[in-house]
Amino acid sequence: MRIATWNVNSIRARVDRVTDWLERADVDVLAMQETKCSDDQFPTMPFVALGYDVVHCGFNQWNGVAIASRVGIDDVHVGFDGQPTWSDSAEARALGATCNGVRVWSLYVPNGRTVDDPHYTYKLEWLAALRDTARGWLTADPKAQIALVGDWNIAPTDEDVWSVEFYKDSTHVTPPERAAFSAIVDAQFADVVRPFTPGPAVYTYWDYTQLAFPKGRGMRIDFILGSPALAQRVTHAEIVREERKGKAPSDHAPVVVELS
DNA sequence: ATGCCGTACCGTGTACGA
Repeated sequence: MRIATWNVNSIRARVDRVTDWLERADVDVLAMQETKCSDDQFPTMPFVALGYDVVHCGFNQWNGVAIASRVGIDDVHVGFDGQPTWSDSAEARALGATCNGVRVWSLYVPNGRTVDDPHYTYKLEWLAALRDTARGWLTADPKAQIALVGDWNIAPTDEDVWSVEFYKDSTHVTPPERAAFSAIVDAQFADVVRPFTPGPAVYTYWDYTQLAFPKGRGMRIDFILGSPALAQRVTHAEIVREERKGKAPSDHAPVVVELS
């Protein structure tokens, strides 16, 4: 079984690239982020034509998360318990579904914008709430197979950015953000991709501007975190840099994990 | 070749991204 996550940066602009990749990638479950559309706008048909069922959570042109699966989608949940709101509104940043026995959460962690912005505080609260809720899932069932996948908008170590100097005053690298990420790892959700994609200079995101991709100026911010029972099954993982190349790519690459 | 910012919105600019 192969599970992937991909920040697609608009599914309507990217549906051909995404489905073209699915045809080649032998992926059973694809979690998507930043679909940038409402539920009624999501292009479901191209996925159905390839044998995938799709669930989507999108309220407007911002955010948006989806899961496509060819191995079933059950117990769909929009948002996680205790998920913080932004300006008193729920945002489309978390979608959970059980696919062939694995609880998959497609997550789009708030960006934070700048360190002095209310959005940064929201980001930290969002991550703390996710940690608490996810920890509860494992307390209830220590053998649960859970995959927390998506765009975490955090570079956990200095090795995960092309230049520490470039990002020194930015979000994504601050100690509180890194602590929030570590807290989720400490809650027994391990980065199951890193052992198969060692650094340095291994990234999942490259800015569109200033030739960042060909110059190797990226960040590692997209992760697949697995519960102990899930991590035990991982046999391989990869970051598909090829999908950042060519015409009209997303600024993120897909990340794939293979389970026994 | 990895290639010079993108996407969405009732829009002729602004918000958001990281």
